Amino acid sequence: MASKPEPEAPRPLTPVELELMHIVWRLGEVSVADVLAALPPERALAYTSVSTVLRILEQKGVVRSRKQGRGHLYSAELPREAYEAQSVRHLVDTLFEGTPSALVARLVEAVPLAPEEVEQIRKLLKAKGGKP
Amino acid sequence: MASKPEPEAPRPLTPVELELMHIVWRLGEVSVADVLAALPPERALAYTSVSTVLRILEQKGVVRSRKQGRGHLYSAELPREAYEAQSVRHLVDTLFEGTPSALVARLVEAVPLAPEEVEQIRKLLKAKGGKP
DNA sequence: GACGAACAACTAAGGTCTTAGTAGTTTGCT
DNA sequence: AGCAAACTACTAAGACCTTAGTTGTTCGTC
Repeated sequence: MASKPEPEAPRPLTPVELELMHIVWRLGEVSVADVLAALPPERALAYTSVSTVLRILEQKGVVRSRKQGRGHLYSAELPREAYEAQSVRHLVDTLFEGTPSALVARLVEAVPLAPEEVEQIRKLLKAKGGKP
Repeated sequence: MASKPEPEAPRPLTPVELELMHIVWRLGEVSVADVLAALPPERALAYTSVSTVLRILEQKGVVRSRKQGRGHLYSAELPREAYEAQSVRHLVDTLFEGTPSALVARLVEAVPLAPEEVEQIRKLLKAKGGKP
């Protein structure tokens, strides 16, 4: 494995940043107008607000941009899976003392789990390191 | 499909708040001095800083206090388990589209799991709604 | 009953986040 | 070439977070 410097612990995305990233992850490469159009109607952000947040995300290295025509196109630099992994790790570390099963314990008792969900999780475990 | 009123979404604790809550949850009923003493040596917060954060936590309803002698004793109003549950739910909702198994999937692939951890999780599932 | 230590309330300064306006630039079109 | 629309950079204001100082109160001790 690479010896990554990783000097700065990547800070969690703020709520609005995450909200926009959901759209970027889903659509791939987007303009400000695309993001604006993808927001739910009740969420009326100004064009300039979206633009500002995207620029901040670029500055943080979460998205990259390339020039296209009058404006820019933004796309994710940080894959969704990586951010998911980072978030889960963060939660395990800060709240569950580094014990993943403690998180799962809380999950199964706090979130209503459909039987298919349970089955799905069981499969994941089997695939991982489960004894058959 | 939101039928719940849910008037105020309890906001996640900030990093310092969580840091102090770990101590409160562990020790039960604490004075400002107790918290200060329980902080790691390299974490040199001022007395007044701890006092301020505890007062903010009380204002948020996360701890309660009772007068004792010269000062106050603080104890958790929000149980740790409840906050854990709330945090897990929040993560499932904001990042995993309400699908708990997606969180577990990311967990088992992103966090190195000891075999005992896997076994532990398996047991939790069996106890929950697992088909035998 | 006075003094010093411990303590709480108020206050503040610097930081980030959220939201958006203003001003200036680019571009497509005629 | 010139104009209007779209777009970006700069800026800002209000909220909240973090850290801690200042000031005034309370309590134990002599």
